[in-house]
Amino acid sequence: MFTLDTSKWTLSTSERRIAIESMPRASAKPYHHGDLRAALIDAGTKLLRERGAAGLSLREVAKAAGVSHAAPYRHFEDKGQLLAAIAAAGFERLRAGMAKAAADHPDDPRAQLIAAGEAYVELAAKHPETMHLMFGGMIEPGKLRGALGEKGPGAFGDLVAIIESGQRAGIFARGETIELALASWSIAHGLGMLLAGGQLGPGKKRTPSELKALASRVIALGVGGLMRE
Amino acid sequence: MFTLDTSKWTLSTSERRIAIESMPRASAKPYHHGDLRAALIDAGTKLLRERGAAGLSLREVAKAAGVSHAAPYRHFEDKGQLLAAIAAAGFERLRAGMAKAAADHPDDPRAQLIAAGEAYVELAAKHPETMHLMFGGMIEPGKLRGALGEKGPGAFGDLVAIIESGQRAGIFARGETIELALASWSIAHGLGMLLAGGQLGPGKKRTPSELKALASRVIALGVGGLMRE
DNA sequence: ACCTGAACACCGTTCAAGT
DNA sequence: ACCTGAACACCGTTCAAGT
Repeated sequence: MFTLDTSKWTLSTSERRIAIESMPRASAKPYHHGDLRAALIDAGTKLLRERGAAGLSLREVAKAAGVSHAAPYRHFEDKGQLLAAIAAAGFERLRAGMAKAAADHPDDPRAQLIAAGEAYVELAAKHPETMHLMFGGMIEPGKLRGALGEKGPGAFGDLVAIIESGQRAGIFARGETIELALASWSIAHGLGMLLAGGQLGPGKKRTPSELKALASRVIALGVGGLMRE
Repeated sequence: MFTLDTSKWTLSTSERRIAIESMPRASAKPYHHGDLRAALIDAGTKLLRERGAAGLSLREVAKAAGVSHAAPYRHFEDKGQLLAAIAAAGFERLRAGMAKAAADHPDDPRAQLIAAGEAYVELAAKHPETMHLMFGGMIEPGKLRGALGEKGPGAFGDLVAIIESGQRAGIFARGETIELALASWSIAHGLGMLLAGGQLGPGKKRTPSELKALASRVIALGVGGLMRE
């Protein structure tokens, strides 16, 4: 989960006085010497959710963070790298959500797999704009991988570990672990992307519990093929 | 499959003479009184494949079609509707590709399902930019549905029909036909989108036969869950 | 060191004007 | 009827200049 570390925003006494005196009430906060990088990612994530990836301009992100349109270039090479950083935060939320869901079912790889898949689908349906930024081809793969660092393999690694433990326990089919993991990912990813794109009808009309039930049934159907016969 | 109907490009004798005399060799063809709408979709599809959806500007599409940047507004309300028309052509190619693959396996619903899924994944891997335009959240869902018309339900309808015939034959599991169809779609869509997005490594290094084998195995794993036990 | 403001080439969209 | 060219507000990016 991305969090803004406000403890890093330190102002000198004189800066503080100026900031208070010229305060235009909750706008144009001075990020000088603060963590502008984090503030830009935060503002960008908010704008992304409100207006979608198409309406996400570098200039508006900068304005929302209270700096000039050229300031972001001190922290990101170009717009693509800012988008990649926003997407990377999304990947981390996805990884964390799956791990948390799986942790509710110790010693039950099948339940872990389904719970992680449900979490994946629910997050995709809840934040379609982030999902599209992450997987919609809006960022060059190279930049995305650069911003991801270790987090990319992270989520898939968790999935592989679940499959592996299930194979050891004799619950899942024998065969290439990586391929079983890829099949599981494909089911959750496919359903999540279809929901995010509105291909299954407007998402507003589905209640959270209806969504969870749908995800659960579809994933269970797909995961059925991974079980040992 | 989208095809350009060249028979519709009719020029008067004088126009033809001017066109030939002032020919800058394969550029700036006069689409006056021709099928500019189809020419724009054609040029847009080509530019999309060459440069991706991010680099697809209305002005460049117009230039590639040999008209001014304002001419497209005679045929499309805005850029979004041109993109929707390009995406609609992609949906139709996908539907046709799946139908053709399924037709190779008469009276074998399981083989039809796997063949259709393979075709879906192969097309997604071959034209990732089109896939991202179709499913990447770049077009407002309303505009996309408007441009699709009858084609949207078309591909999914074919899938439902395959599942239905398999259920009647006692091959597939009983239960909600729509949900089995959605699970099948999710598997193919998920794998296709992951390949298109480069999440499974650079696509260039996979040969067509390796790709087909991967798609076949992953889809068979997922479809296994739909079989009657 | 960090940010600003002007400048540049591009973009989507509109509209009066041409044929 | 159909297309053009100028105009507008916006965009990403660069860079000399300010503190």
